[in-house]
Amino acid sequence: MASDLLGKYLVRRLGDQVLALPITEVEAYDGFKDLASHASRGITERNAPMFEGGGVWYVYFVYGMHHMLNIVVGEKDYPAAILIRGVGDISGPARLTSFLKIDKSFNTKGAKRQSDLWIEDRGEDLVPKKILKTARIGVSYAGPVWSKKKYRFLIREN
DNA sequence: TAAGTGATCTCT
DNA sequence: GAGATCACTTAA
Repeated sequence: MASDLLGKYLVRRLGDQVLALPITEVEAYDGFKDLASHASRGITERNAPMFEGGGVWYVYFVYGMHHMLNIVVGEKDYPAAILIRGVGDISGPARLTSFLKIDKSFNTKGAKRQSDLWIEDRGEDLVPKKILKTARIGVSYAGPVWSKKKYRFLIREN
């Protein structure tokens, strides 16, 4: 479940520093039928990481300037990933990758400490979190059905 | 609201 | 190889 990521921490090691920021916003891209997903037309060189099974990063470059960070989920050969759109006070998937210096060097890498970018469940959220569900952002190309699926999840209002 | 920017995808 | 598109951001 994509919303399970909300409240977990995205941890980034940058040299001596380790930054841990709570995940506040995500979007799910699920399977071949999801017309908003890069994998809806099958495997390509770019989306191949989505087919590798859970636990690896899928990082790609769009609009000539922005990197997007996804964590691959699901079984091998079934394309599914969760786009991390917000952490801490940073909102927007490209701002997040810019701030944490995440680029394609993480693509296909395991989300483990050794890769200097991973996810931790710190179980600190004692307060029940309010999860909002909305349609995904920037996917109007996906047609009337899939562009409206409520696959975007976020904590806290505003 | 539109420009910026370049990788990638889908045809020829 | 060419043309279109794009899971966005910023400045106006």
